[in-house]
Amino acid sequence: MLEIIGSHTLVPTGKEALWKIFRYRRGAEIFGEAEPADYIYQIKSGAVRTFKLLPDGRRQISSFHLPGDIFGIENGSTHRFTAEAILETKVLIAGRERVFGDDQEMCVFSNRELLKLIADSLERAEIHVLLLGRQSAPERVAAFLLDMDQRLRSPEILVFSILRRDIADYLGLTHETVTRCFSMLRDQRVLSYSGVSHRQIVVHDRAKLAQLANGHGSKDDAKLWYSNKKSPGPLRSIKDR
Amino acid sequence: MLEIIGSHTLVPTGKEALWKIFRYRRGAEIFGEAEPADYIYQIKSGAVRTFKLLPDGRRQISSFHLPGDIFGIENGSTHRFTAEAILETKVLIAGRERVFGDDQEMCVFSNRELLKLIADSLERAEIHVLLLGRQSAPERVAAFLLDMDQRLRSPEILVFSILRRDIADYLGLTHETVTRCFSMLRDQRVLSYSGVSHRQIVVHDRAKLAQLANGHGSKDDAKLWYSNKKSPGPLRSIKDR
DNA sequence: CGTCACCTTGACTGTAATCAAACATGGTGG
DNA sequence: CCACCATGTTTGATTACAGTCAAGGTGACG
Repeated sequence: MLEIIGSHTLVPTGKEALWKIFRYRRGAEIFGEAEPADYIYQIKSGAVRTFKLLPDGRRQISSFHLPGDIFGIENGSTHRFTAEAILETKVLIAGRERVFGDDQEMCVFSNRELLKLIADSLERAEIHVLLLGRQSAPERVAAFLLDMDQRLRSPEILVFSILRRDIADYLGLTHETVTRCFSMLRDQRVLSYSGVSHRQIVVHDRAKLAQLANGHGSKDDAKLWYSNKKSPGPLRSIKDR
Repeated sequence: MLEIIGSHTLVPTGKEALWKIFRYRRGAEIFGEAEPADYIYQIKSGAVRTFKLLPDGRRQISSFHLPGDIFGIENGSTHRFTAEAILETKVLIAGRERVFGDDQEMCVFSNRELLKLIADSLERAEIHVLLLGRQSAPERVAAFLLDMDQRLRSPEILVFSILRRDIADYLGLTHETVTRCFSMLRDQRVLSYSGVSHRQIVVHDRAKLAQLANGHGSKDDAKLWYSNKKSPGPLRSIKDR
C-alpha cells in the first residue's frame, strides 16, 4: 500500500493521554455530514478527505488532511462535512469536551491555538474560493501539485495516494481533465512519473509550476492543450502508434 | 442613491464607546490586501465587498457585507483581502487591540464571540467552495438571490446596489452570464423587476429559487437557456419589439 | 493469469466566455 | 428642463474550455 508520509508535530506535548488511537480502512467513513460532532481528530498516518455532496451526487472535496493535520473541529454541534480515509489511516481521537470544555487544563488546545486552527482553515478556504472561481484547469492542477509538494516538504518523489477522481472533486474538474493537465505538465517536462506507476511523481520545475499556478504562465501554455491534437498530417489509428 | 437596508444588531451593548464612525464614498477602498490589519470594521449603513485579485486582474469577491456585519478581523497581522465600499457606506471602526488585547474588559468581543465570528466566516467560505466547484451558473445565481433575500429579511422589493459585475465576480461567472440567468428567472416568473430599474427585484417564488439553487430543479430548467433563442419563426429586428 | 479499479487518450458536445452592439439609467452641465 | 455622457445592462453571435461519452491500456491483487 502506498503511503503519504509527512513529518509534522503530533499532539501537543504533555497532552498525549487525552487522545485515543483509531484505525480506518481505505474508503472508510470517519464521520458523516450532519452527524453530531462529538470528537476531534488528528492524523497519525495516512490521509483523509472531507467533502460535501449535492443531492444529485456531485461532490466537492474541501480538504485533504495529511499526517499531523487536525480535522473535525466544529463550533456548532454537528459536522458540516463527511470525512473518509483515502487509504489505511491511523487517527488520534479526543472528545469534544477536550476542545470546548471550560477547564483549560483538561483541554488539548488553548483558546489561542483553537482560534489559530480555525483561522488557518478559513485562510485555506478563501484561497480555494479564488482557485475555483477564477482559475483555469491547468492553473488549478499546478496549484494543487505545488501545495501538495510543499505540504510534503518537497520530497524527491511525490508519492500520491490521492486518486485522479479525488483531485478532480477538490479542484472542481473531472478526472479526465485532471489527467490531461498532468499529461500536459509531463509533456512540458515540469514533472515525470517515477517508475511505471502514475502515482509517483517527480517534480522537476517548481518555479514553472508556481508560474502556471499564479496565472503568470505564458499564453501559449494553455494552448498546448489543443495544439497537440491539431497537428497537421493524416490521422493515425490507435494501432499505428 | 439606492441603499441596502438591514435591521441587524449593531455593536455589543455597553461597548459603544470603543468604536469610531467613518464614512466611505462609493468605490472607495477601506483597506487593501496585504496591508497591516490595524482595525476591525462593522457596517452601520451601506455595503462592502471584499476580494482578492490575480496578477492579471481577475477578481474573486469573497463576501458582501451588509449592515451589522463585521469584517476585517485577521488572526495574522495583515489583511488577506481588499475591502471597498459598494455605495456610500458608514462603518464603525475599532482598533485591533479591541479584539486581540489581553484585557477582556477592553475588548469588544469575548473569546467565544470571536471564535463564533471566524467559524461563521469559515462556514460561509465552505458553502462558497461547493457553489463554485460544483454548481452551474443558474444554480449559482439562484443561490445568490436566495442568500441576499434571506439576509435582507425577504423584503417586498429587493433593493440591490450590487452591480452585475460584482455578482459575477462573487459567483465566478461573467456579468453577461449573470444577466442571462436573471433574464431566465424573469421569463420563468420567479422574479420581476420593480419599476424601470433593474436594480429593484421582486422575488415571486422563493420555493422555486431554493429548488434551483440546490440542484433539485427539473432538467428542463437549464435548457430554457438556449431554447428561447432557437424558437422557430422569422427573426425579428430589435425595432420590431 | 484474470479481474477490477484506475488512468489515459480520443472524439464530440455543451455551457459559459468572449466579442460586439444596442439600449437604459443616472448624473452633469448648459 | 433637456441634451449629453459615462456607466451599467441586455441580448445576440460566435468561440473555446472543459465536460461527456467511449474505448483501450495498465497496475495491483487475488
